[in-house]
Amino acid sequence: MRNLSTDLTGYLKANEDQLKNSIIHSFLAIPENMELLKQLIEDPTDHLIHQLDESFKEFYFRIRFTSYLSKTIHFHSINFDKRHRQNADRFRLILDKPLSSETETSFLDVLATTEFKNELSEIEMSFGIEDQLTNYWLYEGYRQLTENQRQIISLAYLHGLTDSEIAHKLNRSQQAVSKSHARALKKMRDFLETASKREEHI
DNA sequence: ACTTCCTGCTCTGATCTAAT
DNA sequence: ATTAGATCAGAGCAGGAAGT
Repeated sequence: MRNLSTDLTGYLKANEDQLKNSIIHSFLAIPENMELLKQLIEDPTDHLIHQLDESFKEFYFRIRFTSYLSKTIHFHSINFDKRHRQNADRFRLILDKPLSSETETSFLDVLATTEFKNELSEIEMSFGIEDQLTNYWLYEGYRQLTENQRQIISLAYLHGLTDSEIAHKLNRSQQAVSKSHARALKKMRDFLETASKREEHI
């Protein structure tokens, strides 16, 4: 009778380099797989070769799948954090400010309720962007815009639409909306600068 | 006729986002 | 971390309307 452990030791020694591979190393660290290898060395039948092959394929798939999931979770959390910081920086909110002059309900009050979206859109629709402009010069600046520019500013800042969405709504190209949007902002900015200089002289 | 303003278009590069 | 696709924004040009 042959000494199996001596044969296995010989096999492991002969294939020392391949066994340094971390995946093969972890594969053989599982007792069932090592047992399968022992049996194969003792009796190298097609059936055992196939069995070991399948076992390794399954093991390798699990390794890759786990690694993929791990990377996805890792990078997703990084991206989520990036987006969160970016949004927090862009949209600084005063949570306890009333949503409108007619109500004492604050953004914070309705934030967690399921009715929030409907309630907010109803409030948004109940007045135009002029009602939102509390700064006199900003209001006057807005009034300098053409009808088309006002419409774009209103859709962008009151209803939160992107340039593409506005373009689709107004049946124009995204670039045309972008340009009108930029011109409107420039006009308001110029108006405000002139107004602030005027105020300094008073 | 000329000028100014507004608007639209294409092209192109920059930036952002989502997927791997 | 990398990459492909989506989105944004600026430059340059052209046409129409209104005022001088």
